[in-house]
Amino acid sequence: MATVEQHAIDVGPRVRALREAMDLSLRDLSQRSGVSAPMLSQVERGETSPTLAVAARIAAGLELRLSQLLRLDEGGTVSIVRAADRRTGSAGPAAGHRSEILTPPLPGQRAELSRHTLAPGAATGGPGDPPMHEAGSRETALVQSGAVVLEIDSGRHELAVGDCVTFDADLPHHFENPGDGEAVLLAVVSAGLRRS
Amino acid sequence: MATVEQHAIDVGPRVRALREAMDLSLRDLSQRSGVSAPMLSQVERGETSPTLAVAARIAAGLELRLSQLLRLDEGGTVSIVRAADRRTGSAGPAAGHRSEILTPPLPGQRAELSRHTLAPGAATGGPGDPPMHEAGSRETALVQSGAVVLEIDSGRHELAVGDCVTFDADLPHHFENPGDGEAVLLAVVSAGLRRS
DNA sequence: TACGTTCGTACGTTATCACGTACACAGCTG
DNA sequence: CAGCTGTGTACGTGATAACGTACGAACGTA
Repeated sequence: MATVEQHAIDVGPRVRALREAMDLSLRDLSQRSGVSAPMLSQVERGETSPTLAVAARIAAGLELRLSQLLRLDEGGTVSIVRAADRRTGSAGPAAGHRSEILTPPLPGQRAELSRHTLAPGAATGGPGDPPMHEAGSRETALVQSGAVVLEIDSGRHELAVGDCVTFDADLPHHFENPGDGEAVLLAVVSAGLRRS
Repeated sequence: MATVEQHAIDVGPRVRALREAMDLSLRDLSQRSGVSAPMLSQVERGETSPTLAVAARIAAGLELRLSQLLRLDEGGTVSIVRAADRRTGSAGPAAGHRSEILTPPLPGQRAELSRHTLAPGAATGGPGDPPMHEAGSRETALVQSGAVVLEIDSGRHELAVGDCVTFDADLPHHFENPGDGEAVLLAVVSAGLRRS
């Protein structure tokens, strides 16, 4: 049984808004992107659905990546998660590792912020923990207190207080706390995918 | 003069990998997505460039958004920004507001993490400060210490320590520190665009 | 008013996207 | 071995994406 119901992919208004924000005419953008001006006009008005190839060229002409151009979902709301409303976090299966998600689980969310507390000797990524993230996701971690070690495919990295590390989150990795005191880690995972 | 250099948008291998990871045949995916099986085959082998409409249907059949499917650029590197290597941050034009970018300014970066320190009575968004962010970007802020007030289009929100707020960053907004002590704010801006 | 310039869009042609059908190959089942 | 079921791919046709050219409207200048 067919399951798909697709929202109409109307990049048109988006392209027009960006083009006008850059103060470009259709012919200007045509020259920059290599896509004919009439084509651009049709795309902007939603009269045609461009191929990925030309859509990518249009995006490039607007100085951004196609994936950025297509991110037009999500609604414009302000959502607040109160400190008081958060449970102290699941005392994860890996003993000595507590974590809490700070961002609300909204649809269209692109970045997830979480705080991790590691007891001395503890590590993230224990069995049952959020093991790793989906393909394409990227993680940034900031050491708030203590010292931790990042173990990842490419090697072992020691991090001190205030250090900030960015890496692809779709390959196996975990943090360890080799020190004597508790370590607190702030993690930003951007744009993970999701499977049912 | 034309400026565009476009990398070839080969979603093909990606689609195939995802489809096989889901253990679906071409006809299975065809049924789920509403795209014919031969078409899927051609797309996977890069023999044709699908339109945005069918690309979106393919993505939906794989249970993800098109923008997620297209995020195959950027290289897999680990980059570390040492606390010692960071300057104490620009003492911004708005007196009493210091900020520092924690993530390295790499191409293909999707989320930027920054820390803001607000003296009593100070506010972000002073003239000359990073005024607001590009269309489509989204911001998540976490109050690390002190209390702040978020002024935004939709109203005024008071935030205490540990509170976390998420909102669209492409409309005018700023934070104030109405308290007596210093306030520290951690901000994640995801997927801002860029103009030359 | 008349002219040159620029804007966005309507027209007609060609390239190719996307479909349905049909095929060659593999793995089972009787 | 014949017969079935599944895979992924080659073929031919209709739909349409993408191009180049050309038009009417809106602005500035003489």
